[in-house]
Amino acid sequence: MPEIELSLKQQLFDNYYSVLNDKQKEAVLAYGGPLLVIAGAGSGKTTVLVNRISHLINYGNAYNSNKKVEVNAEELMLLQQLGKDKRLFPRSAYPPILKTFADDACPPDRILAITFTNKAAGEIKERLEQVIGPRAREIWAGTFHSICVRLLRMFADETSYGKEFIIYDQDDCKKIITGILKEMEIDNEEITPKYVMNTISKAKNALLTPSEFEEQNQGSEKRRVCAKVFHAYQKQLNDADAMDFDDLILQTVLLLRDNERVRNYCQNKFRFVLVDEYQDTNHAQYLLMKYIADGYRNIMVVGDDDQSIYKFRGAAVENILSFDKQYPDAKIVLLEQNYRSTKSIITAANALIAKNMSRRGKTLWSDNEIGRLPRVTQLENQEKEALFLVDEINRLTVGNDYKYKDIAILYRTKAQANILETIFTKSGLPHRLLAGLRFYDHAEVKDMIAYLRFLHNKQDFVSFSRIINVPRRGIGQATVEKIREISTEQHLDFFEVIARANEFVDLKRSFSKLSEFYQLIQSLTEFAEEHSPSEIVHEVIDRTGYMLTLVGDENEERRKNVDELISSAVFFEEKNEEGEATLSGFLEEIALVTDVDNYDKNANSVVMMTVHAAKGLEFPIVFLVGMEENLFPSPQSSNTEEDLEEERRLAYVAMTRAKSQLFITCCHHRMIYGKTNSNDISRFVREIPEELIQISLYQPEVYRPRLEDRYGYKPSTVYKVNSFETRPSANSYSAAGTKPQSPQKPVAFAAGDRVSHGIFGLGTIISAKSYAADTLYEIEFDKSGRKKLMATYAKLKPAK
DNA sequence: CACGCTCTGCCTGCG
DNA sequence: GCAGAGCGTG
Repeated sequence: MPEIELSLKQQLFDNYYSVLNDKQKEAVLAYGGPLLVIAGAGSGKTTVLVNRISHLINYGNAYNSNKKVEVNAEELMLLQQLGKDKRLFPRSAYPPILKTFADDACPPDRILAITFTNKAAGEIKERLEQVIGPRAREIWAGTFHSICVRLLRMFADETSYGKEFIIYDQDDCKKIITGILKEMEIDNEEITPKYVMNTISKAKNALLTPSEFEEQNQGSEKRRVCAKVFHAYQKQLNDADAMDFDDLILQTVLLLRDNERVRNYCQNKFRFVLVDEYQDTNHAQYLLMKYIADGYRNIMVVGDDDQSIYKFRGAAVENILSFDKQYPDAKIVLLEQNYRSTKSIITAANALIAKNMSRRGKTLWSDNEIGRLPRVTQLENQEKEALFLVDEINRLTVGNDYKYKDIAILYRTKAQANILETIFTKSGLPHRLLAGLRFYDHAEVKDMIAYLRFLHNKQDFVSFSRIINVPRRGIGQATVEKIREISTEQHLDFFEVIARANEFVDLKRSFSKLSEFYQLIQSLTEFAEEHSPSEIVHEVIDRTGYMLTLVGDENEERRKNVDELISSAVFFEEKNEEGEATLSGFLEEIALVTDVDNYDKNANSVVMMTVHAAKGLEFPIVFLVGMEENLFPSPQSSNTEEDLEEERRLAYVAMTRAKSQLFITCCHHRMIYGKTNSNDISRFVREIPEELIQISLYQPEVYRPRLEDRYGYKPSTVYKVNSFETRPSANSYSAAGTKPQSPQKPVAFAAGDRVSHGIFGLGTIISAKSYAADTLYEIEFDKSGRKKLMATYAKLKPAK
């Protein structure tokens, strides 16, 4: 039996991956060892991740391995033909062939893929499912936090936490800190809850326990106070069996560091580790990956130092900048071809980011059309800016060239959205606001969740204090404080204190109200034990009369949100098996869901969001608004050159979201905090060479009849827009890539027809099915047996 | 204990 | 300019 030569095998893989560029292919096929992929904006990063994971699962080390594969002479001939002409078979026909070469294929559940958002993880799983089928669901794909929760619950016995620990969000944590500060009677103006929270977060990021933090921070009074608060804070979390978001990472790292059994388990389990958006990881996350990946050292990190925009939140760009120092044997792949934007957009964005000093250095290029130059328009003030947007958007959509959903408006601060929204609503421009509040951050939703959490865990003081007087039951802050005091002094759970309220003199006055509350919670708890999350929400609403707090027109939105919560509970129950849809499962899911996760690409309206929220997204048209000094760069982030570089990266991220057209606006005058400032155009715009952008300044108007016809109004102010030609900039571009010639339209055949194939010879059509704009034939060949071929590539001829 | 008035402070924010 | 915190009064 003949053996397949390595070169033929590799040729077949190369054919299969010819949809990728060379660099992408390199990243997909690199097998063992550390791998650093610097992936520029729009360079097909997700494609690489998906292909790499599916490659590991399907073929393992097939590309490089010397494993012998024997075939018969006929098969060998066919494969040699296929090696020479990849179009002999459609791409979808390759996997069964390539699978015969598989060597050391990796089971899906031994791959760990970490992403920045749940949405990104979902996307990877979804695309993977299309390639490898339902097994895709077995891979460990998720955010840092969701993976940590999974590990912490799995190894709960090895930690001081229960299997069902709860997760406090920032709002919960802030309440705890505020409470502690009050209790400790700390009235130092500099020690705000925000400051303490930041300090604790940084300490956890550096893996410091409260005691360790205390030892290291004896220097200043301020820090000593923080240490005291940190102690009390951590105690309160422990008492409630709760973790904050930083704890999820920290506790997992500590578990891996200190527990050999768990560490060995993880290091042996995960043969391949992949981390997306590596430029945004912090120190604790870096350690987490290191502990897990140190077994096989098969760690791949993907990121772009030019898109690092979360330093203010503790992200360490150093992680990506020094990856090859951590792993001197790391393979480095640079993805510089941008498939998203026009040449004009990429050239302008490159010119801007080139001003940054601390970067690895790479130059994005695009083979797309040149497109229009990014256009900068300066308006008089915010109102005029908003009206300009309305006009331009109507102009873009009037001939149906673009739909509303193709258009995004990006800004530096959330506050800029208010005036835009007001004017868009008045002008009837369909729009939606992304971010701002997460759905689960709305007060009414949090109230319901607090009930659910408290039913689930009677130690949860934060949730308890939220619901004790919602709806109003005449139990105020003073009573809550007393309950707390008694519970601390008597070493009783606070719910126990409520149950025995009549025993405590201080609670005599509110005894009847407390008793009523106690009965309510008891019966709801019993109900919760036997019902699904959505039924529990219903019951809570019914029994508490919560909806009475939401009467009137002004509360319509809030009532809708409560309904929405019920829908999401129902959705959760549908998604999970009977018996799996538990209250604690639901609570966990909603703790880790964000707004961007819910962004619906298909709703036909203009989408508005901050530049930060836009990371990872793309839109045909982008309006980057408010590009002014004192706003972008933000004065709070312009103190050091380092801060300024982060702002520049932020502007770069904004620009590279645009696929075909980028509009930039700025205002002469802007009201900030009730004061009108006159601002210069942002330095970031000035840093782009003039010939790479088109500046159309604030000018009196040109009348546009089409708009008036359509909308029946003449815009109050319209600005002159130069008719603009695309002109090649000083840079010369390579000719656009040649498209593969479209194959000739094949002749159609029906079952029973006799046909002739270039390689397989004569055969009879068994069936013909239309398949993705093509026809899939099943053919019984006289010599080579039954085969499935796509019409476009089979080049069948009628047999004579 | 609840409500309403005044005062303050303000950027970006994954999970 | 506005939302949330904090205080004073009914």
